Amino acid sequence: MIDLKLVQKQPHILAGVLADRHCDIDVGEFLVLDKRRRALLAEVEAMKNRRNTASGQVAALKREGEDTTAMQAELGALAERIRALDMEAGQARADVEAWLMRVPNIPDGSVPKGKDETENVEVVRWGEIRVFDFSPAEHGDIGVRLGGFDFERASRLAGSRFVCLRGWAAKLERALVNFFLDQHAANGYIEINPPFIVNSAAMTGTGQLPKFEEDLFALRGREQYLIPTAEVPLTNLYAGEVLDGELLPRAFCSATPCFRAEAGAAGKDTRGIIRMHQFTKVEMVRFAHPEDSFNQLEIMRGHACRLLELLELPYRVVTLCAGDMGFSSAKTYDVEVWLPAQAVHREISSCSNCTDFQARRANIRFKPRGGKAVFLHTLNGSGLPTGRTIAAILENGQQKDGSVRLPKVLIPYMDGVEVIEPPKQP
RNA sequence: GGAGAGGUAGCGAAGCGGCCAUAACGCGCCCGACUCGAAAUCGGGUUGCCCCGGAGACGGGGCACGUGGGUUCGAAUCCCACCCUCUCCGCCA
Repeated sequence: MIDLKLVQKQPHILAGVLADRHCDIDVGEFLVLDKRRRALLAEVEAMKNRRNTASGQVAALKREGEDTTAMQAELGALAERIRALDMEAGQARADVEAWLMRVPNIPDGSVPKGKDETENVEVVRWGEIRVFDFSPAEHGDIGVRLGGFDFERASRLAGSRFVCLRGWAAKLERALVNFFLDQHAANGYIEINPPFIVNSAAMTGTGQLPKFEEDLFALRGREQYLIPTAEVPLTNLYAGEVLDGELLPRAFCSATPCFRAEAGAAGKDTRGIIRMHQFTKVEMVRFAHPEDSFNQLEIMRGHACRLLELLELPYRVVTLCAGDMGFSSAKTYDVEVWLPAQAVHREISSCSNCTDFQARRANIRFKPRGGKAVFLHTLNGSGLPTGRTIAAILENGQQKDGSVRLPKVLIPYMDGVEVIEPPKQP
């Protein structure tokens, strides 16, 4: 949620921002709603003031044994009017709130303008792109051929966009999770194993609700949802709390399954394991001092990139333009790994500084030394999803004989296995 | 799932229709005194949000006792629903 005062005092700035984001929210509508809210509030508060003082008088008179029935009758009528007006004022307040909850975060000044992914700006390119002396296969085909991906049985169990990882692939996923978590622990992240189901308050805190409910898997008959990313439980860990300012920045990581309805993704990325309803991801979340958060974003992006370097996977980093950024983010770097079969860079990590946007929604504050509690800044980044990492490993490590050479750094995690060989028997 | 107890300031906790919400009392924290310094002791201070006014230190008002309703002139206090925590029972990896 953006700052109410900013909208009130500088509506033109917000209007410009919303235009940059290609978002069709009308700021004028807010000004009308807010004006009405304030007028009703002033009116009902004046009435409540009268009621409060008069009720005190009733008490005083009763103590002296005086008759107060006439006064009570009069106040009863006032109470009726307060009830009605209070309802109206409450609705006006809810209208303003609802409007605010659908406004995205304000892009940082360093974010390039632009409408979609074609206008993102490349900032880093790393690694040598391998030249193949054969035509590189797609990861989905490699995974199936090597007996690691079973799409058919998964879809029989659950539907489309699910996969069963089998044998070496299941183990590779575990290896990656452990490798990632070990790296994060070395970088000072505290590992959390959170609930994979959260309530609507948590989803609202990070910005999935109220606007993006159709992207979530909801539990029938309950105000609960499957998490689309560990960002949700991690960022909401300290919801409603005031943290000690001396302890910032704080860093947390978590390996969880992620569940996404992928509504509106029909026909997109249908091959392989790039876009699944369920996938495993290690997530990084940082809580930072407002003046330090953009520096923290660089640090976190560095952590994501380092993982790819250790895995010997070529990548590039782009700064997302305003029109391509997520709802809660003020600045996002996408890290894109090289997939040789299609000769494209595909998003593998998204690192965002959400500034105080989520902190305000989830009410996460910190107390500076000797100061008042203020909203802190939240950041999140993938570090990394296992599925897309496996895809990159398979495509980049494939050999002419159909086998796949694993990155050296994973060999200890794979009990010494260096190469995935085609199965002798299916 | 059943029974009971409970949710009040940073923490513990009192209050159980108006005289108790800038919320008793205790702890913590901040300032000061004493001290070479510290501990101990003593004195003072210490909730948040919203609206109106003010350039501002501030002033006026409202709201908040888990959440949402209800009863009442008036609700932390009475009633209803829901959420959460603890204890016991049941079930269970």
